[in-house]
Amino acid sequence: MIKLQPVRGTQDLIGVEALRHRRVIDTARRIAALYGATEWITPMFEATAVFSRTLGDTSDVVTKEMYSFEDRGGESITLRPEGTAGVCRALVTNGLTQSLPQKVFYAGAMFRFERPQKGRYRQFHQIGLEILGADSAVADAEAIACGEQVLHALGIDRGVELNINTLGDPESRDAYRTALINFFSAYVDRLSADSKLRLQKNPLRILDSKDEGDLALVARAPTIHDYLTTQARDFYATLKARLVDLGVEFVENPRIVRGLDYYNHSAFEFVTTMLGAQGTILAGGRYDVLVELMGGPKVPGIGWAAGIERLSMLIDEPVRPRSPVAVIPMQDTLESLACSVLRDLRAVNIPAEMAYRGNAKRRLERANKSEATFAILIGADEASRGAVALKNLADGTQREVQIADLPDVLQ
RNA sequence: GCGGACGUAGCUCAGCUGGUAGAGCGCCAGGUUGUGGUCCUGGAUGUCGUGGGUUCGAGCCCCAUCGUUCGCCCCA
Repeated sequence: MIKLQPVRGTQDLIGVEALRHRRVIDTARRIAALYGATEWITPMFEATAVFSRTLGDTSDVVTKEMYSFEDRGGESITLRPEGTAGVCRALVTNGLTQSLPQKVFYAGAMFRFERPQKGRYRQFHQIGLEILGADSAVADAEAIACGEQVLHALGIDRGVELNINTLGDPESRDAYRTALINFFSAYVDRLSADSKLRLQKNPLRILDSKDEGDLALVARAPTIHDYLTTQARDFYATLKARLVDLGVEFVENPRIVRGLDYYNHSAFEFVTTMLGAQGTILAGGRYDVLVELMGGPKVPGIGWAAGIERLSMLIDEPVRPRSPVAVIPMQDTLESLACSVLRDLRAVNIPAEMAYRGNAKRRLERANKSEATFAILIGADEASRGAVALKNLADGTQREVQIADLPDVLQ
């Protein structure tokens, strides 16, 4: 006997869980359309290079956390760990760099080989928005406004805060990086073990350490704002002004950073306190050199992504669609008539179903459990008059209705 | 990759200091012929996550393993 178990970090979405999932996607797609975005559906796997080129060698993300394998043709394939790279690849391979800007919405499964945690799975799902080919800060503001509106439409407002920051342009970033290294190097002995490593590999990451000792130092560390070039400063100022114009409330948080070098200028995160350590529910930033890194032309981009599993945990229970009318033949010989009734109802968009097993009592029990509001009892007596018994399952009343009148009565 | 907690019927859980398993809900069948939700009666549930070990004997102790969960790391 094979042990039937879902693969670690995967889950089945059944019933109300599937409804929640669906609602997040449908809502996000609808809101994204308000901003002019259209949906792209790109493959769930890509040539490994699509992801690895942009990630560089510094992070062990590539080697340890991607689902990469050789396919039967010997090509290195990777299950997409995020959505942006695939969208950028699609932009290039479809020649859409000739018709910029492009505003893209996507939703789908992503795969990362990580230790599962609350709201964190190995196959997880994201919604995302990308605006490609726009180098104006207005695009950043619009992307953020869109994210905010999605959260709002989902009813996730309470306890959610938008944090924004700028990473500057590459020049600003390099200067700041050097300044940080200088600052923290003077206090190496007071840094946590993790942050000592970060100081070597990725000094910016010290800024969002959770260690208390680190936090005390970080509070006194220089912020990027002292190292911004004029252009970077202007860009950030414009972003904030446009956010105000769009009615988006935000908090400036100089500790927001990104792990990878292709990010520049705007970085933002919507954070909640209601999900423990996994508090970031929607995050994004500007990536002006990503497409180029992948081997494409220079196309600036700004976008965000959000984990559907986390959003699902925060939304109210979706309203269930109305349960189908239960059609119940009282004897096997009336099954034929029942089928024609089912057909008539469905033809006018009235959900209707017939239980396949059991006697009338059993079928009525099932109808009740399915939360159907009506049952159509098909009996020989009524059938001889071209009618059926229509039972209201909520109050128990029952009356005879002509079969031809059913669609109108149930509409 | 690191640390803590947990894993008993479909679900939520109980099981005293080791003596071969229980409750509630759900499920199934009845309470007479074509009628649910309430009520009554009866019934089935399980190699106690899995594999080893200790013991006369383990759900309970030990080890391993798989999984869940909460953190750390990472976070594209």
